[in-house]
Amino acid sequence: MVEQNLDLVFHALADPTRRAILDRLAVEEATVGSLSEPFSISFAAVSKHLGVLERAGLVTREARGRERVCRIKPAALEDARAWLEFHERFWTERLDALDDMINTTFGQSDASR
Amino acid sequence: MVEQNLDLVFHALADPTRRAILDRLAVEEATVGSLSEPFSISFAAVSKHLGVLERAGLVTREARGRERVCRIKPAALEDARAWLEFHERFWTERLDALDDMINTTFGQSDASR
DNA sequence: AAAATATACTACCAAGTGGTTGAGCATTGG
DNA sequence: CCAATGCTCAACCACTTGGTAGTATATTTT
Repeated sequence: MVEQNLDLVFHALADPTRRAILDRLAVEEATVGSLSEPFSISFAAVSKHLGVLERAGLVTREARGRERVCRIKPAALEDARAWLEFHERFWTERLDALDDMINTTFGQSDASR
Repeated sequence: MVEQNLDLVFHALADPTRRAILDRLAVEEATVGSLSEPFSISFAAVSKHLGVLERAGLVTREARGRERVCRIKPAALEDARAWLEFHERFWTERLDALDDMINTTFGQSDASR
């Protein structure tokens, strides 16, 4: 469940257009039309990108009259950031430990690795 | 450059098999063959996944005899983690500010947060 | 009521993805 | 030398993706 969420969030973030949309939405909420203006791609394409962001839980679209107002949902980033932060630290510690082992136990070849 | 790197890293992380490979490599370096054992997919498929991880700079493959030893490169996570961390904080602050504005404009002016 | 606007929805297309299988290339071992 | 091993590469398949264009629908404006 969390795993699948990570799939969606990481995938949503792996596109520069979508990251740009998120950056824009961080500054101000915006309608789909005003969001698509800065981009050279079509209106429908932006709407699709918003669908991806919405499925990942990063954005909400709310109907206001004939417009759809898009807002950012930072909470969805939490899982992804937590995953990255933990793993980066964990991996780095592991590599450091390996490094130490290699350096300090050169005469003692007992290390199973 | 950095932007494109983010594309590659986020894309590489958006797959559970690849994240599992990374987790495994965090514990110990491993050959392609031993890496593919726990998975039900084919040898070649794992090799492809390793290609994706390698292009993203998350993993190195080094020839040792007829084997390829895979190691993790935590440094590549740094950009992605930094991006996420900054944006999460930035977005949250923005939303908090918006929230405050709404509260002070329409609600009673006691600072209850 | 009619026209214009903002958006979604439905094909459709080219390119990419994750998967398979089989061939091919080094390296190791008999 | 020959056979097995470890791996990559190329071709192929089904599915997804990012893009387009056209149509439909709900809302606002005239």
